[in-house]
Amino acid sequence: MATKDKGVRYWLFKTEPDVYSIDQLQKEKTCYWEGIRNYQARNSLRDDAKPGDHVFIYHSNAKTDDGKPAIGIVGIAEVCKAGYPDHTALDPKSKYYDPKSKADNPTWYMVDVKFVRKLNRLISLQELKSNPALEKMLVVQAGSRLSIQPVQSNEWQTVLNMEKNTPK
DNA sequence: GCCAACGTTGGC
DNA sequence: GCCAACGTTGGC
Repeated sequence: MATKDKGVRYWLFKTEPDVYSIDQLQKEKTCYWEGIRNYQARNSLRDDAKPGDHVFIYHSNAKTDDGKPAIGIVGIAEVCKAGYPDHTALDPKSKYYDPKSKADNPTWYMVDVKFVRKLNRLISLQELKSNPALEKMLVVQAGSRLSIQPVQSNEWQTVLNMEKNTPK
């Protein structure tokens, strides 16, 4: 199924800005999206994410410098390399090391992404939740812990339209 | 810091 | 294969 699908896909990648932020991605321009250790997310990276796919970068567990919540979508990236084995799983010195993953049969996969742009403003989780058009979006679901989420094209467009508005 | 929701592990 | 215990995620 995955290989027959044409056209660009949309994703939402979560990151904790204390670990890796949109600003770091902007500085580095491209990066490995490493350390995904969840099977469902792994399947998306290994099987479905393709170069050219659009990605919302989402900051979880995020606060501003003065301690206010800053959880939400902060920018846009693009997949620039399709799924390949996550070598950090094979490195005993890495905090993402997984002794069960083997070089000849890797458990975990990553993709490369490149920076596209920061959004003009944070689209907060609260704001996403308050938009009825996004009620099916995975990130607003209670208890949604998936760190690599597919996004529907209409959801993608809705968020971009929200960027133009002043937040309530 | 709390804790609910979720995923994984391991005994049986 | 069930399910209790445990660890993690992530909003609040």
